[in-house]
Amino acid sequence: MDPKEILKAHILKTATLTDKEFDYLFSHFKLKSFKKGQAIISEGDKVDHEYFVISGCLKAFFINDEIKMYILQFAMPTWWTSDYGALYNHTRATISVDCISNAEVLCLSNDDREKICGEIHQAEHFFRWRTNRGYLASQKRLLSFMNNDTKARYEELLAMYPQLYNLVPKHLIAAYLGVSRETLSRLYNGQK
Amino acid sequence: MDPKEILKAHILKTATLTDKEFDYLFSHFKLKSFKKGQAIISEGDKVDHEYFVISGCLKAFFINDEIKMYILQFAMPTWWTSDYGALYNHTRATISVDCISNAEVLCLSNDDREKICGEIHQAEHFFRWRTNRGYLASQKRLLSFMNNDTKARYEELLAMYPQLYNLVPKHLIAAYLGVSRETLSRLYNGQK
DNA sequence: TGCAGAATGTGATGTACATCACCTAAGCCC
DNA sequence: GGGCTTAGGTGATGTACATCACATTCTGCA
Repeated sequence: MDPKEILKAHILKTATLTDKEFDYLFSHFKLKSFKKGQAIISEGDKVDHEYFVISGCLKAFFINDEIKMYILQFAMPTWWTSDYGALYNHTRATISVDCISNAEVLCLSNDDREKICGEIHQAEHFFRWRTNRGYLASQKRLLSFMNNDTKARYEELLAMYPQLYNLVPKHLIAAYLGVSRETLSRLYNGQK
Repeated sequence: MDPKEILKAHILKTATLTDKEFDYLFSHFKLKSFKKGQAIISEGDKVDHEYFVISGCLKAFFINDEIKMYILQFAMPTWWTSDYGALYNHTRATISVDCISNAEVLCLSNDDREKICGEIHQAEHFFRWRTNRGYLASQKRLLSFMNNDTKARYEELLAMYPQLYNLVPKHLIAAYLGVSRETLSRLYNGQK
């Protein structure tokens, strides 16, 4: 399906834009293709874009002490991702983004987003709504972390995104859940 | 200090509003006072307001199995709080809010916020920015949960909000950190 | 096609934390 | 001011998980 139509359908769910306004908005996006394993944002990079996934699957992750990786988000089609902390505060990336599979993304610069938000009220409305949705998801995940054990979080994740089971290696799922790959392995193979 | 001036200073940091626009915005807020221990939102309530703290300290929390409490947020002056999930999705409250100390808050209904956001572009801008800030804080806390042990999270919390140490009973700090009160007690008293 | 590296399984052991049980000290209320 | 509630400390014990170590596939690619 056409990237432009995917983005359009996504935005029009929340905001009311004329065709002309949407075309103007869309003219600020750039389509890029990435290969499996390729990095989009690496730790220490200057960050000035955010990314809307058209196809494939990305991960946004943090690496601690150059050893442990924690996955903040698997980004699937119609999801947005970036290191938003670095993007908004104009600091260097602490969160990295790369491709779990081949992927196509639409890139939007921070400056362009802010410009468009100033020019088109409904665009600002859309981005408010989108951020709000991210905030609620993040809060829900935080609660799940405090409240549920690993097994429950694992089942919750697979219930929400069944595709992940085949798409994503298990050690990445462990990194999302915040446990070691060994523990995850023992969890779903008998050995209780 | 005057509630109106506190809110005005808070909003004008991010958005550009004329006095007339701000007065109009402010006319939708209602000031309320609450006593220490009083509930603002209880589990199961219909939620249709969010709250801007003028003075005092609130907590937003979740209770699991009618037993364990997890604190999502301590809300201090100039912070916003509510059960945003229930507020936006028009569902019943799963998150409760009550007062750790006597408090004054400005109440804004969801309907009024949406109305004003539609009418005043800069108001929408402010609320986008505010949500964004909440999203980043939530993501940071999530990372801290995965990455740091309890002691590090405790020190991080006190470094960020030194007032909490005297203002808030220790078992509430434990509920924020997601550990038992016993563990927290052992942490900062010698017994390593 | 054959080999290197990645992904995964599984045992042994250590540790941070929960839980239960009980104790002390400090508000608070009629 | 005596009793009740709430906050907080501390020991004993159990458990979920990390970590280390190694074995076993699987997979991409030269």
